[in-house]
Amino acid sequence: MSQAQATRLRGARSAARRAELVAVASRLFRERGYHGVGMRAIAEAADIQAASLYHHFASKEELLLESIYVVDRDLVVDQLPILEGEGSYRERLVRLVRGHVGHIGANRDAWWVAGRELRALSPEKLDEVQVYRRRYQHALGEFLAAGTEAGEFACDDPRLSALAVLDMINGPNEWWEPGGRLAIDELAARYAALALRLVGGEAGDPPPGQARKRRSSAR
Amino acid sequence: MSQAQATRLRGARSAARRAELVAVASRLFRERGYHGVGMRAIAEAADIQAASLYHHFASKEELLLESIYVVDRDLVVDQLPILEGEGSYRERLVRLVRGHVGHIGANRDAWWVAGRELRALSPEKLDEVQVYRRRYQHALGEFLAAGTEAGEFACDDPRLSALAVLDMINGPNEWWEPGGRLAIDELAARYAALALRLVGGEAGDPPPGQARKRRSSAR
DNA sequence: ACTCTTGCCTAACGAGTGTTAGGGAGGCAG
DNA sequence: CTGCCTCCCTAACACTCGTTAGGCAAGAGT
Repeated sequence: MSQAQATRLRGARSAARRAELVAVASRLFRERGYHGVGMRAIAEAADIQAASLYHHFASKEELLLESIYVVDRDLVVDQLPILEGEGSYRERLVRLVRGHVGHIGANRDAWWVAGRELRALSPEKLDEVQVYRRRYQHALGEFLAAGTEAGEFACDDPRLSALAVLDMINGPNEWWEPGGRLAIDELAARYAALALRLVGGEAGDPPPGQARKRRSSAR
Repeated sequence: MSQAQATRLRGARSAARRAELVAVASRLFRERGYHGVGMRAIAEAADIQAASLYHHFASKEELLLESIYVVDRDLVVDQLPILEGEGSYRERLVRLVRGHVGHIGANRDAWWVAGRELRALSPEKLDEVQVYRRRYQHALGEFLAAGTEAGEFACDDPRLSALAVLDMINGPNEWWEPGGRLAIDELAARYAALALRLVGGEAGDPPPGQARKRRSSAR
């Protein structure tokens, strides 16, 4: 029985060490790309020998998959309940967007990797990941349709609006970094307001509560 | 004098062949990633020997750079004049978004590559590309600020709104493909309308002209 | 004291990497 | 016919790649 096989069967015995190694790999994948990083480079960054990685993971691909799960599996699990939870449609959308953007800020390496290294996965694993992604997108589409039905939103085409909202709130993954103009919480809040506007949830002029402030404060 | 040096000095003698090879490389980079494709694979796809590629390009990186220029240089050159052109702010924004999304549809391989292989460029080339990108973003920010000043838009923070609009209209690069639910022109038109809404250019209820149609036509 | 497991090691495998040296066939200019 | 240029070739160099075989030391269970 090979080490790799033993590893696969053993289950999550030393989950902590695994997570540690995945974090190192994520960082390197982010910096240089999946194919741009070798097992030897990952090993060196973890102060270990390349062969020793195979004690924890069956292959390089497994390292990638674990990185991606942080985004595409865990995000859906955390976020979907929001849409089915309490509060008005508007409140729930705001919570979703804030959670989403916050998740990007809290898992930058994994998000970057999940955003551009999917094609390095084998077809089966790719499928598995995309199922999560589609579920998220579909749920948001249904939510926007229901919110429109309820009169809180005004989406001509909720399915397309869901794509537009997701495109927008995934955007910070491409450019946000800590120490920039906006802290991630601030950004999340502003993007939530913009998302609301995008789906017509702002009711023309100042909605229920507060009004517009701060006109072109910085440029 | 080596072949590579000669190539560099020769200029655009056989530009057609170069463009042909760049297109082949773009397609492969898109499918398998820059580091996932070897010179031999590009050569095979072009029915040529690997070494022969060095007659046209000094290095693999030059092939990548040429792919990226199609997006990050040519797009800015085509699109910026729109913002400084004729028409109301709203009309110009619509034209910009339509042109942007249309460009994605017309240059899918190059966009995909430009979106995720920037880090494979050397620092100097990376800088050059990012200058174009920042110029585009900055110009849009200024445009939204001016449009707000003029009362056509309602952006609390034009610089952030520019980012949000760009995040949204770059999105189709991640998911649109020919033969899907929407043709690229249709998508471009709808995203233009959504962008207008995002910057508060829709004036609460139906703006100047047309009204809303098609409520949840499909889901 | 015994074995078993865990976590790591060294050494090596075959295959694939970007790149270069050098040459040959065909066309065009003088 | 001669000489040059364009475009492509074969062969090779020096690495690097993911992965595996096999072993060794420390600790836990009995």
